[in-house]
Amino acid sequence: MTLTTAEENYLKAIYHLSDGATKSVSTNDVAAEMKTKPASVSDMLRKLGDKEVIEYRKYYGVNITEEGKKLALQTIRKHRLWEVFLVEKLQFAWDEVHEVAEELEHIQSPLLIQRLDSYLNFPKFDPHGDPIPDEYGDVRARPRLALNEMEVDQSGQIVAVKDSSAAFLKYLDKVGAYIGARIKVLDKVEFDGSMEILVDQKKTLFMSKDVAANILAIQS
Amino acid sequence: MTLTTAEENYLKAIYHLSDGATKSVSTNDVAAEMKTKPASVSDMLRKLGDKEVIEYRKYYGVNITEEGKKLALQTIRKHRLWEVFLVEKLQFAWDEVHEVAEELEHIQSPLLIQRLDSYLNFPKFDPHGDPIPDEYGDVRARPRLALNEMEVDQSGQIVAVKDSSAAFLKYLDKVGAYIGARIKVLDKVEFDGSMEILVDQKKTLFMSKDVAANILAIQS
DNA sequence: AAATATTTTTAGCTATATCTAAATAAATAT
DNA sequence: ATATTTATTTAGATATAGCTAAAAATATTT
Ligand SMILES: [Mn+2]
Ligand SMILES: [Mn+2]
Ligand SMILES: [Mn+2]
Ligand SMILES: [Mn+2]
Repeated sequence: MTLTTAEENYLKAIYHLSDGATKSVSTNDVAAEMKTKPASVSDMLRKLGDKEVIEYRKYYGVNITEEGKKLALQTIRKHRLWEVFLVEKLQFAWDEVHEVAEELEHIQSPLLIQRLDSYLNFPKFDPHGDPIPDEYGDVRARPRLALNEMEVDQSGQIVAVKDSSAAFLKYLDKVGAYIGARIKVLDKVEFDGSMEILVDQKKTLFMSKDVAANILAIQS
Repeated sequence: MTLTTAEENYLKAIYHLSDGATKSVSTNDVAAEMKTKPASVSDMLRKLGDKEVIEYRKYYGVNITEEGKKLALQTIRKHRLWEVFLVEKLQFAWDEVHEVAEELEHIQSPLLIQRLDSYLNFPKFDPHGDPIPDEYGDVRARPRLALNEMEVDQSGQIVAVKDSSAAFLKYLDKVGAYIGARIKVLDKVEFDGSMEILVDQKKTLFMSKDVAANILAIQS
């Protein structure tokens, strides 16, 4: 089965919205995610259904098939490998990689991806902490916890961000939060859920609940 | 002016056929080069004419404009930089890079190309010996001579290939001809133009006129 | 100069991917 | 149970990029 660039983008969006192929996804949700109109989505869902990468029941949303999941994970693998390349080799900042990776992920060449993976030393995570599926689509996911779900006095390490927008990433750069940082929850304000976080045993950070909810950590 | 992928491919083909924007190019020639039908070419020439990257006079072929030449050279620059990347960093063979570079050249990101150029140490030639235009479109071209135009006893160095097809490149690999090899013409058969070439002062190579015409050298 | 051959363009069709507006199905509220 | 609201699909456009077949322009031959 071979997909067009547009089809790959839709399938990836559906995969993300379906929480890794677990839940069904509505036409409107896909339209919002893809920044297109529901009418365009209906059309595309019919096509993806015909290609059997999704199961499409009119008016009742879609579910990804096994085949679809595999293809979506291949595209995600390519996207994340390219992001690693851009950051590690071409000195891109982590907030500059997304759009370019969005194009690079559609280059059709198994050899290219195999060699790129090897050249990057088989990275397991992208610059935003998201896991890179292997060539069979297997993802070794770590249990991750949003900072706002951690309790006072708990310690851990930042491993990923939920929001990868440039605005959010630049903000994290500015305040000195980064992937790999050791953290400890010093305080949690009940009123608004804002938090006080100790970073690397030396720097104290105040953040809104909204920010905390977009930083993912493993507990230690 | 921004071009679609198809438009970039056509413009690049027209640039090559026009010998670097010097001669005018016919519809049929473009069709042959692009492996499409003349009817499709007529359509595309109208579009490229509207965008003023070519000057199109119906029935009389096209000439590239200054703007078109600049855009074509940008695409060629990207194509060749990616080829260098694939060979130098990802261990592609020189006969494996063309198709992938044909896709990669259309990725839209000035930062990406600037960084790639720097990462590769500002290479001046691609794996086939073709010059890489700088970001302003300037090409520092070396005077090159096809082997079949060299005389007996003349020496030189292989600097490029005219034909970059996998078949030809694999043949050169097999017989041990490569870019950078020092050569000397030992014999030239008048009857069929075939030649005897000494490579690196140790290996003797027999080649048809056809092969010789596709190997480019500088004299020394 | 006329006939013929070649080249190029136009007309009309297909496929992808988008849109707006209208129709219809499903969900919710009265 | 009906009416209303919301979600989704369909119908009909537009734009890109290709095709075949027919028409028209140009080039070549007689
Ligand atoms: Mn994409
Ligand atoms: Mn990422
Ligand atoms: Mn190309
Ligand atoms: Mn090349």
